[in-house]
Amino acid sequence: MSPSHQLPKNYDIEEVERRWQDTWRDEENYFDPDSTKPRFIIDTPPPYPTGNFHIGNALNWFYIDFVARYKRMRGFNVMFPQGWDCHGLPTEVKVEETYGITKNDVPRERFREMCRDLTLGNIEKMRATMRRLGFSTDWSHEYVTMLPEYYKKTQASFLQMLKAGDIYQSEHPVNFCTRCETAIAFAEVNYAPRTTTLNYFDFDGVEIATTRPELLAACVAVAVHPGDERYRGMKGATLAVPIFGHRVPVIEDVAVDPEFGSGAVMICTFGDKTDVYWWKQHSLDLRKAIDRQGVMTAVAGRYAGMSSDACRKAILEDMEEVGILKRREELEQRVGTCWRCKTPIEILSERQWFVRVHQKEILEAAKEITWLPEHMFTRLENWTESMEWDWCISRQRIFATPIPVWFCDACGDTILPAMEDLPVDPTADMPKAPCPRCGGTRFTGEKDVLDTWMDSSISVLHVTGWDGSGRPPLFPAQLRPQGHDIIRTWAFYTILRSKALVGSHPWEQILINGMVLGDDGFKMSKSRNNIISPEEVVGKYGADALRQWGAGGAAIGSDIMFNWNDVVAASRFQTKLWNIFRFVMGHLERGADPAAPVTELIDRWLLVRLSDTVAEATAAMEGYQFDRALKAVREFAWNTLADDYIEIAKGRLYAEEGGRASAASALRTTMDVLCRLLAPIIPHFAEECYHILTGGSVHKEAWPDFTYADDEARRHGDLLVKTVAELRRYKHDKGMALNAPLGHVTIYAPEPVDDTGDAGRALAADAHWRTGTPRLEEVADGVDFNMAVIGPALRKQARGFMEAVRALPPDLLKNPPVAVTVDGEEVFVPPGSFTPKIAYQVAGEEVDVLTLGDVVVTIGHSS
RNA sequence: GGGCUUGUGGUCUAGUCGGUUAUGACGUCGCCCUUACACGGCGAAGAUCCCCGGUUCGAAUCCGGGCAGGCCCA
Repeated sequence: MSPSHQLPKNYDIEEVERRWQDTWRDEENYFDPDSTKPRFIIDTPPPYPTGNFHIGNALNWFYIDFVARYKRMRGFNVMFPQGWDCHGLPTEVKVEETYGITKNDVPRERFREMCRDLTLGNIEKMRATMRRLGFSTDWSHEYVTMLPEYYKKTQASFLQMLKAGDIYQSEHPVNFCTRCETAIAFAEVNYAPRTTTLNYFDFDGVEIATTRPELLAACVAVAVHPGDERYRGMKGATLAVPIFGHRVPVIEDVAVDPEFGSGAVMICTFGDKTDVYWWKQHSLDLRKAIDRQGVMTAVAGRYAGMSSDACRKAILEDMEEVGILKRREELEQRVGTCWRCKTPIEILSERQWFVRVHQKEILEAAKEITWLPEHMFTRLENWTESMEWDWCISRQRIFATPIPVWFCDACGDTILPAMEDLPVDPTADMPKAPCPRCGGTRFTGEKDVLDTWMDSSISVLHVTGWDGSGRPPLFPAQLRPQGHDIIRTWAFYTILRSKALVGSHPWEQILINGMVLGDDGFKMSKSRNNIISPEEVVGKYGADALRQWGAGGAAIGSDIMFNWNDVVAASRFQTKLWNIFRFVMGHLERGADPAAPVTELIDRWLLVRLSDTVAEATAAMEGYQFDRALKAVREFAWNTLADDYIEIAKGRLYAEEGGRASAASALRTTMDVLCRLLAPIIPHFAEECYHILTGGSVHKEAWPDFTYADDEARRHGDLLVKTVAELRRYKHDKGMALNAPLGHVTIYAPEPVDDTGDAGRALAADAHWRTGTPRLEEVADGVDFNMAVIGPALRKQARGFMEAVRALPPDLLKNPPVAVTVDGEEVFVPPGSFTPKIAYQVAGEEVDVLTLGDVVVTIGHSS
């Protein structure tokens, strides 16, 4: 224990946080597989290694770290792993930019290597930020989805689901970039505003408006709204497609907007997403007019071989020539583009791999999970119920987990690798045996790779110890913490995969965090220039202050605005705590017996309030309500301990006579408990204080189970605190300094109170407690009603009752009658329904009188 | 357009079950450098609880309808 005169006057955030981060050992946070403690496994989100751990991640990880630290203190064997979800297009694009190449300029494996190198560098940068934020990560359970140990499990999971019939191949429309020559996910489509031309032309007698005349060859139907009078009776008719001549049906569908263009729309395979919807709904033909390079196919007849742009021009000219083009209008529309190269995306029908979505099973599993907050389940429920198509898991990319299958060149059969041969790259490796069906020995490896969600949706299987088959030994995990933006992706896919691979739900609880908005209230974005990095905040105010913002900024689940004010207030709270701590340490060193009994009134009162705070903080932490926990502790430390208790007990602590030991003992207990309560949220600060106090580490201690019941101390202490506060206010109102002498003060309380002289010392007064009432004139001064009694008891008569009571003469107010008359009716007075307000007047003596409830204070001016 | 969600002093925010005078922080104003802290203390001002209607003795809270914001999706 270092003497307080050595405690620096200022709390040096940077120095203290760095020092503890250097002192703490990673091993202290490792999950212990041999432990007999109950386990608490967290399925940490594996972030995409952009190299930048942003403040939204920070919020998510703060929640995780609060839980991990709290659960360890509650005696759990906690696993807080860290994964990295590496695969995906952003890294491919970054590599191409960095080296000035395109993915096809180098061999596949060389390109993957470049992506892996970039990713490893990014992971290193993000690890540094995470350590600076003070996370108690279990680095022995780190995983990297691009490395063989992990993606062989992705491949194993693919094979298991393929064998179970949950994965199949099928031709299906997908978003396609004809420049990059790959399918892309909806998430990778950017929507950009664009001015285009809406062309009206005669379609076998029906006027059609289209922005994509080049798709005329791909026309498979004409659709109108069923309620559209202009086209009544046309359903079922067939029309001849201009220029091309093939006949297409007229169909009706409510999704057609009668207000747009002529109210009749031509359906092509595929101009946009609604075409896909109609095509599927009405089982229409498929006519592929554009190929993977964006070139017109044979279906386009004499336009075959043209680019789609050239084809559009040529068709419009031909329409003009035959006189069917009626007019052209400018149209503002949002067009889907490839986020990488800005090329407008096409919707092409391609052979793809799909995962079957069993809606009922997924919802059953999702219902087994406790959702926090509860309403977040509704999002998953709505999403699941609205799934129309199965999950397309194949991508035409390079940096991803290869789909582990070959096709026999002779018979076309699908060849699967053995589990023990995983991982495989079917573009480089070959099957070890001839084709089981035809004995063929020539094979073509699948070039498609897997959607990144196929990797990350087995994170929970990985951390619970899955080896590629069966039920993982530690499954299910206890907690999934994640943002509400990825409920429809990561949460959904994980539940789907757990159900398919293990047969049950992946986690016991799911804790959802909100999004972080900029300090202007908008989503953080480069264009708004409102991005705040964790490093920037930590550099100015430290990790603990930012952690407090994360804990207290909003209730879990709600979006939270980044707010410098909150961070500044948080760091001031630490300064305040530091000063409290210095004060306490100073007195503890003056020969106080830490085990001395706590005997004096306000000391016992402090422990009562500390006990309340422990109960409140514990309940809050159990429900992951970090804002409530922090608020309770903060109110206790600042208001109860500093402003109320220390101000009253101070005089006794400085005095040499008896009563010091009781206060010092209460303070020591309080600081010990306070450090533990603060440990999950501000681990550096709590550790610093606890170490000075005890020499040990607070993070190895148990969460406090401190309870202290003393009803008399609660009642009398409340009286004392209230009285001192009221007299300080009195001094303030008189323009006196708070430490100015006050003269004779007599406090008349309902019960005898022994404050061991604290009130007198705190007020610089000659203060005495008495029972009974002073000999003063009492004057009735209104009534206080208790609506919680009156309302339920009297219902409609409540208002009349209150009027009747107000009208009572003063002496009856003090000794209330059994009943009063309301609207000519006798109404019994419910016990406790009101208390008279009494004003005291002074007769003859120069005395000021204060009343606080049933306490009366007289202040004599002559001293 | 759909689903979910939010709307509380100048700003941000608490407010499980309806109950007297609506929580806290920042900011503002006044007084005070009182041997832990001026990054502090004591006090003050400041709210049609988004709007309209309903249920109720009583609504920030429950119900219906608007308006506005956020996230996700079409």
